[in-house]
Amino acid sequence: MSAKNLSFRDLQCLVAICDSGSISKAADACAISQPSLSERLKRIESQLGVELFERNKRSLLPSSTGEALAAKARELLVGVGAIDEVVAAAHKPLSGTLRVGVISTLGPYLMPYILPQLRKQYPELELIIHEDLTDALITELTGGSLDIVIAAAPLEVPGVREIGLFHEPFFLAVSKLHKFAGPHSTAAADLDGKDMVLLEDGHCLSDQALDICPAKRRTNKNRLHSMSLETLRHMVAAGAGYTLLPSLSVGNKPSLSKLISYKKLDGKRQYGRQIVLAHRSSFARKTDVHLFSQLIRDCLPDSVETILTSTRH
Amino acid sequence: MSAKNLSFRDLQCLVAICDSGSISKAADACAISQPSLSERLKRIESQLGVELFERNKRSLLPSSTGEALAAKARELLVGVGAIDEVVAAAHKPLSGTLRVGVISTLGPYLMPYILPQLRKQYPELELIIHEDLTDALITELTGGSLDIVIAAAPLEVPGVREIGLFHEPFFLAVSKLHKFAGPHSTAAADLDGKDMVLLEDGHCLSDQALDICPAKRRTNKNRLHSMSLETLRHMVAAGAGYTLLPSLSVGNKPSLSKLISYKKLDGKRQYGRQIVLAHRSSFARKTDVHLFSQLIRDCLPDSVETILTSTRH
DNA sequence: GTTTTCTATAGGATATCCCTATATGTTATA
DNA sequence: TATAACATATAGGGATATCCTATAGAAAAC
Repeated sequence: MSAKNLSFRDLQCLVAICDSGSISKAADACAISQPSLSERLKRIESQLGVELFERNKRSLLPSSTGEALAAKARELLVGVGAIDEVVAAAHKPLSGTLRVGVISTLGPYLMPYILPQLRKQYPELELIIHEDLTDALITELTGGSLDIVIAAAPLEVPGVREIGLFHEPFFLAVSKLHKFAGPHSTAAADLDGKDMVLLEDGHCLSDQALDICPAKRRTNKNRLHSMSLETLRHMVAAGAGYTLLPSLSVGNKPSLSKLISYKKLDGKRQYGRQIVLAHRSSFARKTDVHLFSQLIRDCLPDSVETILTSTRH
Repeated sequence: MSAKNLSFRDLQCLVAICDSGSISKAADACAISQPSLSERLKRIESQLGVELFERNKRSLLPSSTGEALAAKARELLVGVGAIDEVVAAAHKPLSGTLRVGVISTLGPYLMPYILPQLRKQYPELELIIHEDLTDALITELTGGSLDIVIAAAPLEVPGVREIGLFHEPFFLAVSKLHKFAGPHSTAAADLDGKDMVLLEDGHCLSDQALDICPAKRRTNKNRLHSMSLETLRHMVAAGAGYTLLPSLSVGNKPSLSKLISYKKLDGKRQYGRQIVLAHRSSFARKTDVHLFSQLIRDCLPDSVETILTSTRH
């Protein structure tokens, strides 16, 4: 029979017997009764088919096999300690690895607010950040290669829970030479969509921008499309048109501020997007999820409005 | 609760589940039924207090803790293989370590005959050879720091079994200038003990030599004593007297053969000593003991008479 | 809609674990 | 030599673990 049927306790007992040279003392050390240990040793020996100790009437003498086995056992028990460490780490908040996906129109602007505090407060957390489009992120989330996704609501994916983080207003970004750049206010209804530059398909931001001027939804063919928000910003600065930019991306971009004017859209509605944190409903680390959510809210600038406890799905 | 209560089987199952991503398939791989594995996993998780897998209705997804734990488990299972190797080695004849004690008047002359064959036939045997006086060897044998002792009979120690190996004749070693060196035969009765040189106290050879001339047993004070057989031989060569040397030590010593004459003692008795192999009666490796005994007998030169199966005690 | 596939649960037989009490043999001490 | 002290082994019994078959329930495949 193989050693596969041994338990760590067996090894522990074996080492204890070897160390103390006595079943009684080892039984004390292992916190079981002497008869129990005596029988356990007998069982181990019969399982392995090897005599581990010579019974010389009163004294126990480890055989050469017993000695060799105890040495291996000592090594293995160190490894068991490592398992305990893994388990212990699992009980510590925000430790180990957390794989987070963020949409690319948010990640580069959000993360700088979060990371310093995260590293300071939870140095044992290894954060893996992945930027992609919403759909890809959701696929990875449900597939298990991401633990958390930060994206714009609504996602409404079965088996995925969303926790509201904050509302990020949109700003109209327009070249200072454009007619919208003037001191007079601009309403959503004024956006005719003709001069509007957008991100390429797949970015939720484009859909959201088009939602704001719904009448023009189907006239957005042949428009200019950009791959990144920064390219978009440069296109606006170059006079290619106007666009809607999320608040966090407007933050501190002094380099282009002479060329671009940012203004809020007029109207009763607060134009913008709702950012949520999503995770599999079955994801075990609820505490980590909530600690992470709260840390994000705490680190945000005043330009966005944090959402306290809202949870969907 | 700690990982100490896990068994290797638990780890094996954990790894199997992680590898296959399915309880059913892992159950097949582990050769148990699916419900058994399902419950085992549940038990492990509750023991560790950690969710190792996310149960997403139909699919199993290892949590980050589960993944980390499986990685550790894989390492540990390699170590378990090492235990199996130790056990397997214990089943192989004459492998592992064998600690052999030999009396110093025999070891240097016997071992050269044995070691080549031993190394050839059992290359996996690590032989530890220890030379000392009989009493010290017996103490180490019963104390457990030696497995086997080769010495002159009788030992008759409780709990120690003796196996006859061979009879080693004594030769009278005498300077060619001495009166005994002549062509006429010398009888035991002729040994007056006055010119006899012996090893220091503790060597059984001295007692045996004195036994041969019993009348002189108590007149051996003030005699010359030597610490090693080779010193003894040189003393004889230098004309300090005569002595009795065991056959194996006479073997091939051409350097002194011009100065020393070796001759058998006359008489009906075969003067000499009985060499036995001794081990604790409780010593588990009976097979090894007999293989070792037989190998010694097989390697001996014709100058000694091997004993086939004699066993004492 | 039915079948297949996968996990979880229920019930039950057997084995394991660990206890107390006790037997047996050894060593130390009077 | 008797007695006490100590160590291991055995017996008996209760709690628990292990593993099975049968079956339920839910999702996926056809």
